[in-house]
Amino acid sequence: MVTKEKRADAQRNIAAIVDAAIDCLSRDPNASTSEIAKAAGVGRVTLYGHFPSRADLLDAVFLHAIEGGEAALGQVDLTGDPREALTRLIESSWHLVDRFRSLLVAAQDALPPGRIRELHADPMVRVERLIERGRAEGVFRTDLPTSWLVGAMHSVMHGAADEINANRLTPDKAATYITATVLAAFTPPGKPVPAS
Amino acid sequence: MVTKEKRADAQRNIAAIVDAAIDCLSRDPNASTSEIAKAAGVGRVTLYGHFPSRADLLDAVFLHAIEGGEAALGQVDLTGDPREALTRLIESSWHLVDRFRSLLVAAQDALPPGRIRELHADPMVRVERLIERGRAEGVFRTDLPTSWLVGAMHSVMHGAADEINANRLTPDKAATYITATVLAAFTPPGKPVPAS
DNA sequence: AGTAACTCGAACAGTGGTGTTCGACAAGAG
DNA sequence: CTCTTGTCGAACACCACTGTTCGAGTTACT
Repeated sequence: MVTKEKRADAQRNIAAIVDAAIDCLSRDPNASTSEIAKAAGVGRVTLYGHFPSRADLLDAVFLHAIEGGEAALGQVDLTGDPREALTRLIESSWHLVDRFRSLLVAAQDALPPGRIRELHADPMVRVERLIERGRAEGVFRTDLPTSWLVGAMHSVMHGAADEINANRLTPDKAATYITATVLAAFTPPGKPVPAS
Repeated sequence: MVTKEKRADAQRNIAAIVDAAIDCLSRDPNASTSEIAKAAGVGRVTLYGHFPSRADLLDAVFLHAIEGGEAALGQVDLTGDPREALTRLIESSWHLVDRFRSLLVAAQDALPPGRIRELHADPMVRVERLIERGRAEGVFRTDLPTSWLVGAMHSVMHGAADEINANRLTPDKAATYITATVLAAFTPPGKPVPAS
C-alpha cells in the first residue's frame, strides 16, 4: 500500500459524505457542497479535506453508485430463454436507473466527457452479451446494431422515470410497461411480438 | 389591441434576440444573457428591456420554437396506413427533437414545472390521435396506455440524439433506426413485426 | 500519555452569473 | 421637425457557489 491508512474517524466521515451526497444529489443534481456536508453531519472544510474539488467528489460518488449497482446486477440469472433473462435484467436495472437518474445529471456537467461512459463500461457489456446471445438464438432482431438496442433500452427506462416524475405513471407498473415495450422493440421483423 | 404597438426597430431586435437565443442555447443550455445579447448584436440592457427576466426570455424562446415546429408538423400527411403515417411523422419530428434537444434542457430548469408539458400539448395530441387511430384499426397495440406509447416514442428519439452526440450513431441512419424500433414497439402482442 | 491526524466554524477571496440605474444618444412615428 | 420610444455601455449591488486559510479544539492510534 503506497497510500497510508486513513484514520478510522476519517474513513467514517468519507463514507458519510458519499452517502449524503448520493442522497442530496438524487433530490437535486445541483446540490451544493454546503448542503452535502451538512447532510453528512460534517463541516464543509472536512469535505474539502477529503475531496479536493466538487468534481472529485462527484467522481467518487458516481463510482460508488456504479459499484453498488454492479453488485446487484451481478446476481441476476442471465441463463435460459433470452427474453425471460432480459425481463429479469430489466426488473433489476430499472430500480437503479430510477434511483440514480438525477445523480447522472449531476455527473454529466461536472465530469470530463467520456468519463461517464467509461464508468458504465462494465454494466454495458452485461447487457450486450445477453443481446448478442438472443440474436444468435434468433429471438432478437439483427437488422439494427447491438449498441442501438442497448441505447433504446436505456432510453425507455429513462423515459419511464420521467413519466413517473410527471405523475403520469405509477412506479409499480413501470417494470411491466418497460419490458413489454423493449421485448417488442427487440423482436425480429416478420416474427410475432411475444404476449406478456 | 390592449398592448401598444412596439416600434419597428424594437420588434426587429426582439426577433433577433429570440433567434440568437435559440442559436446559443442549442449549443449550450447554460448560455448567459450576455452571450445571447452579444450574439443578437444588441446590448444586454436592451434584452432586459424586452424580457424582464431570464425565465421570461426562455419562455418566449421555447414558445417560438414550438410554434415553428407545429407549422412543420402540420404539413405532414397523417392519412392512410397508420404505420406509414407514423413513419412520416417520425421523420419530421426527429429533426425538431435533434435541433431543440439542448434548448429543452435549458427550459427544464428555468421554467416552472408543468409549463413545458403545457406548451407541448398541441404537438402531443397530434401523435395521440394517430396512435388512437392505429389502435382502432388493429395495427397498434392496446395493452399499454396511449400516453405511455407517446412517451416511449419521445424517449427513443431523445436517445438517438444522445447517441449521435456520443459519436455512436450518424445522423443519416437515425430516422431509419427510430422508425424500425418504434414500429416494432407499437406492434400488438401476437402479431408480426412489420419488415422495413 | 503523547503525538500526529483529523475536525470545526468563521471568515476571506475569487468567480460568474442576474437584474438595475444612469445619462447620453439614435431612430422611428406623426 | 419634434417628441416619444428605444438603445447603449459602463457601473453598481447582489447573490450563490467554490475553494482556501487560520487557530483552536478533538479524536484516534501506539
